[in-house]
Amino acid sequence: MEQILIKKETNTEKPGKTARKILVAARAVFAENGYSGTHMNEIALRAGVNKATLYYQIGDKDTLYANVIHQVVGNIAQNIAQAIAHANGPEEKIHAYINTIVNAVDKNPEIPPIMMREVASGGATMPRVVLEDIALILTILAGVLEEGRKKSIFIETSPFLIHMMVMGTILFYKKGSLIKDKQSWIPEALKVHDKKLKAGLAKEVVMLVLKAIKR
Amino acid sequence: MEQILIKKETNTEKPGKTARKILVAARAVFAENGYSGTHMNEIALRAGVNKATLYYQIGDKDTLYANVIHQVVGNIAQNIAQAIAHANGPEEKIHAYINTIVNAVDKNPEIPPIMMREVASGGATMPRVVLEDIALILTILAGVLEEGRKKSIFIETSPFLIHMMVMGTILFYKKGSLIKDKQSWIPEALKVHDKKLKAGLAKEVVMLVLKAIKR
DNA sequence: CTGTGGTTAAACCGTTCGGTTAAACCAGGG
DNA sequence: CCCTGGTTTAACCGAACGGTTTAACCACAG
Repeated sequence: MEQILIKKETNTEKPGKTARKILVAARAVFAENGYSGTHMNEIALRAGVNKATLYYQIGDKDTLYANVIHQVVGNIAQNIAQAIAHANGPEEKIHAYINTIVNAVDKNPEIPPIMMREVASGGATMPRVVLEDIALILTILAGVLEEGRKKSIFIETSPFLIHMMVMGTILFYKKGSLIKDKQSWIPEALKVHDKKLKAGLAKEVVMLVLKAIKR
Repeated sequence: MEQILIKKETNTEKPGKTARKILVAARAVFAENGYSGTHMNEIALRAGVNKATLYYQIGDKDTLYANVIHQVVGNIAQNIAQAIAHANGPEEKIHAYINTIVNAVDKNPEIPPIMMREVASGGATMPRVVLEDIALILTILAGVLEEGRKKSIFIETSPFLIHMMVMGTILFYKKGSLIKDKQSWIPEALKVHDKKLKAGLAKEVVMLVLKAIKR
């Protein structure tokens, strides 16, 4: 589980190129089956590429996984950071922060399973870069919460707990809904409430979180 | 991935007996490495039992896993149900509900990784019994929220979202803390806030959730 | 003493999986 | 026209893995 990048980084940039195709396929397969549940053969198959090519382009399984997870979770971290930076005022910043996460998760649904499994495994394979990104998010969020507290808008809270709360809520809701919707036997009463919410998960979470941390 | 139970259920009850030892070891290994990351050899090794005995006692990998997850998450479900039943008044019930989860997770830390991976995989290997347990929790929680709403204590919310919020927060916080504490390079400022919280995660979550859903 | 049920050791089987290799192929550029 | 770099095909390797089997062992009960 080293933190190696792709041999030819240039190839990753050009869409349609083989390395890119492999990365995309790998992301999907890893998201579905986890690290040890994923077989290189299937990745090659889904990428429409020969297994030999796969190894020629990227390397072994660990390298491939490291690249995937870095691309997946590094992206969202940067988005959050810049979204918070652009908003002003504590409440608005919280809004931007949550919104960005929900958007990112909406746009590529491979994020939730990968991140959940990564957290579940204690971050064993988490590249250092990603951890630094997350740390950045936390410091920014801490700043926002502190700013709100000074202005007597927010109560005193733990930034880490809040971040876990937001991430946990969104990821669990996203993935949990899929499970729930597959069950045909559950009482209809439980499903009713969630239909109108689906349009605005972000809005709902923002509301709940703000109510929770506001003075 | 069938939902078979142990051949000799009686053995599970008597502590020190082989089947029990296997279940305990299996729970730990599955929690560490996930389903496909777990090897039967290691379980046998950790249980201090021959592999042949393992198969003699329980059966194949799927059966073993089904038993483990059922025992893990079925237990917590029952605890929650009975804890809520014993409390009275919406706020107190929410308190009991969250408290029970935190206690269960504290008592056996194998729960978070297993449940997170289970959710991440879309509940592919989730036994029906477990799903029913969760559904029970949801209906009870829905009742509590509705009772609070009628009494104009709570706002109108989605029980499912709230449940995901509580579970997500607790599990992510528990597992996330482990990752965070392993990083020696992160700014000390981030760690400060969480020390005093550690004593009372349950209390903190209860407070936040209640503030979030109260009118 | 004899049966019986749980346990062990160790070999074994068939399969899968990660990874390699070698030879041929095919494009585009000099 | 040939060189080169990416690609394919297909065979192959060695290890690991899930699972089975067989024979022996041991303790305890009838």
